[in-house]
Amino acid sequence: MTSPAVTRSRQATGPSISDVARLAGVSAQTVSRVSTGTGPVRHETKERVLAAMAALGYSPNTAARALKYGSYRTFGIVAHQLARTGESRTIEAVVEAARGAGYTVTLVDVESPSSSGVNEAMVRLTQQAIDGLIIIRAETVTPTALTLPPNLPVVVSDSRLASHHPAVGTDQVTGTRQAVEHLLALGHRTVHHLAGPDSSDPARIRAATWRATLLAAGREVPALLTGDWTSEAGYRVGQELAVATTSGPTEARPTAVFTSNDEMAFGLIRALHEHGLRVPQDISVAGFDDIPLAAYLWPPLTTVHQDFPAIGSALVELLLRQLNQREVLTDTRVVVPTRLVVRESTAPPQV
Amino acid sequence: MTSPAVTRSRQATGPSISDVARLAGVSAQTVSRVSTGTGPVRHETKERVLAAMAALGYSPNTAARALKYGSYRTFGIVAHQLARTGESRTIEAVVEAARGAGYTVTLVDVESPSSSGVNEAMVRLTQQAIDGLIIIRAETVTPTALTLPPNLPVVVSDSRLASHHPAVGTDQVTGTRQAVEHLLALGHRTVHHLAGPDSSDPARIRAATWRATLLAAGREVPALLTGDWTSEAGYRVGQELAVATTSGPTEARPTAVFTSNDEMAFGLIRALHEHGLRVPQDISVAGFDDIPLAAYLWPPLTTVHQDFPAIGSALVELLLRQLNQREVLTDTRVVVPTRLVVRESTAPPQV
DNA sequence: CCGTTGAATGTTTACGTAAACATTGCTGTG
DNA sequence: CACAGCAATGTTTACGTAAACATTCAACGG
Repeated sequence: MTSPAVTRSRQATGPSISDVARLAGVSAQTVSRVSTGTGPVRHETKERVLAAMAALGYSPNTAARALKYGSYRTFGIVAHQLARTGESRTIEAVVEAARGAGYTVTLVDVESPSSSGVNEAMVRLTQQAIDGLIIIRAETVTPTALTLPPNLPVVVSDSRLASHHPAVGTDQVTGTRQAVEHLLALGHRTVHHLAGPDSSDPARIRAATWRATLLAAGREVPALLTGDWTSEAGYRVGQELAVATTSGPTEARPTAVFTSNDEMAFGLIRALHEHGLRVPQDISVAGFDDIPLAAYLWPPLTTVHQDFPAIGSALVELLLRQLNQREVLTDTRVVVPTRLVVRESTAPPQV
Repeated sequence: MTSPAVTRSRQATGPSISDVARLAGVSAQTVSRVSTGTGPVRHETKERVLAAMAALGYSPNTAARALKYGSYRTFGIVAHQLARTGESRTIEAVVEAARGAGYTVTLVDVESPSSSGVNEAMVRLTQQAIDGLIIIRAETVTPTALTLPPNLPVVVSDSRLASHHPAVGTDQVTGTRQAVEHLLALGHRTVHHLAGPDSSDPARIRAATWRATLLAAGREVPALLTGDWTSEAGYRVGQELAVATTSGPTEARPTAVFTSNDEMAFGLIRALHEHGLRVPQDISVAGFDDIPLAAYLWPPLTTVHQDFPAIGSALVELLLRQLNQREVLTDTRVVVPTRLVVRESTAPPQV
C-alpha cells in the first residue's frame, strides 16, 4: 500500500490555539475549552479568548481535530458519471442529508466503470479523509474484485454490490410492473422494451420484470431492444422501430414502448417524430426516472417516478447507523417506492 | 469562532505506522520511508515492511499527514443546486481536473442562495479540511457580505463575486450575440427574450447583450420576459406568448424567442405546442447551455453551447496557481468561448 | 475555624506522521 | 590502511488539538 512519492514541504497554516492563548494570556487548554464549549470558563476569560480568536482570525485546525478524534465528519461518494440525472440528484440528496447530520461529502469520480477503475478510486479515497463510503451505480463492478479498506462502513445504491453491502435501491419491480401494466390496460396488445446496458443491475431487473409482467398477462414478448442509457441510443433504436412500424406487417407493429430511462425515451421519441409517427397516437412511450424535463418534453412523458431524495437520505442513514451503533448491516436493504406518473405520451392504440 | 459543542469520543482507527514497524522489526521511520517512497531502504527491508503493511491492512492516516503537511489535497466547492445541469457538469469537470492534480473535492451545498446561506456554508467549510475554495453560481451573494477565511485561495464562476476574486466565466456576450444575430439573419423582424432571474449575473449580461444586439441592428426591442431558469417558468411564459401570437395584431406577433437557458426553452416549446403553434414554422426558439437533451427535444434545439469541462479545469487551474506560486490573481478573469449550435428549432419566419 | 467541595485554570500526554538530525557500518581512495 | 563518503537505519521532535490529570482558591457546612 505504497502511496506515490509525495514530497511536500509544509505549507503555511493559520494561527494556532497557542497563538490565541498567548494573546489572551491564558493556557492553550482554556482556549480549547472555549473553542469546543466543554468545561467551565469564567465569563470574562471567555470574552478575552473570543476577542483574541477574532483578532487573529483563528479557526481550529481540522486535521489536528480529526487526528485527535479519529473521525473526519466526512463521507466519500464514488460516482461514475455524476452529471447524469440519477447520479447528480442522488448526490444532491446525499449532500443535504449528510449536512443535516453534520457531515460533508467528498466526491470521487471513477475514470472507467470497471473494477480496476473503482479500485483505483478506492485507493485515492483511503488516502482521503472519510468515515464512510457511498457507492452509487457501480454497474460493472463485481463484488469480489473490489478491495475495500477494512472497517470502513459502506453503503451502495443500484449496483451489483448490493448483495455484499447494505444497500438502498428503488423498487424496480413495482415501478416496471406499473408502467407495463398501464400500457396493457390502455389496450395495447403487447409492450416493447428498450433496456439499459446488461452490465447494469437495475437495467436487468427492469427487463426481467417487463418480461415477467407480459408473460403473466399472457402476452407475446417482443425481442428485447438494448441501449446504453443515452438519448443517442434511444434515437438509434427509435429509427429502427419507426421503420418496423411503417413497413412491417400490421400484426407485428409496435404500438407501445417502455424505455428503461427517460433520456432514451427522449431520443426514441425524436426518432419517431422524424419518421412522421405521432406519440401517443401511433406509438405510446413510457420512461423511467421522471427527470425534471420529462414533464416538458412534447408530448409530456409518462414515466416511473424515482424518489432520489429518499434514496440519498436512506444512504446517509444507513451509514450513520453503522457508525454510531457499530451495527453490522450486511443484509439490510432499503427499498424506496416508485410511482407511475401518467402524462400524455401514452394513450390507447389507434385501431 | 466557536464551533458547536462536539463531544466526540475517539473512534477506533486502523493500524498505525508503529504497528507495522513492530511487526516488520524496524523503526517507524523506516516504515514511513517505504510509505512515502522517500529515503533509501534496502530491498529486503522494504519487502518486509510491505508484507507487514499488507498483513495488517495498513493505510496511512490522512489526518496525521495533513497535520504534518499543512495541506489536505482537497478543494471545497460551494454549489447551490447541484442537480441543475450547469452546476453538475461544472462540478463533474472540476472533480476530474482536481483528480488530475492529485486533489479531491468536497461538496458543500447552500441551503438558501443568500449571503447568509453562503456564509453559513463557509463556516462549515472552514471546519472542513480544504486548501482552496470554488464558488459557483452564487447568484444572490454580494461580495461585501461574504466573510471568507483569510489566506484561503478562492475562485468563482458565474457570480457577482467575479469582481472580487479570480474568476472563470463563459463568454456570455459573444454567445448571446451569436444567438440573436442568427435569428435576425434568418429574417426575423426582432427577437423576444426570456431572461433568467435578475439576481443572476449571467442572466443580466445575456439580457443586456440581447438588447444591445437588437439596438445595434436597428430593431425594435420587445418587452423583456423574465423567468427563473426552470422549465415551469418557460411553460408559463410560453402560454402568454402563445396567446399574444394567436390573438394580437400581426405586427406585434413574436416570431422568434431567445431563452436564457435550455430548460426554459423546453417549457416554452411545450406551451407553444399545446397552443397548436409549430416550432420553428410559427415561432423560432433558441436556448443557452446546450444540455445533452437539447439535441433530442422535438424539434432539436438551436442553442449556445457552453464548454463546462473547460470551465471546470480553468477553475482548478486558477486555484493551483494560487496555491503553488502564491500568486495574487485578484484581477484574473478566464473567459471560456461559446459556440452556437444550430439545430431545427430555428428557421426563417413564415410570411 | 478547619476541612471539604467544586469552579476555574494549568500541565502533561497522546493522536499518527515525517522531517531533521544522529548513528552505524561498509566501500573505495590516496 | 586510515578515513572520507555514503547507504541504511534509528532517535528526536513537532505539527495542533483536547482528554486526563493536577493545581489553585474561594465558599460553605459542621
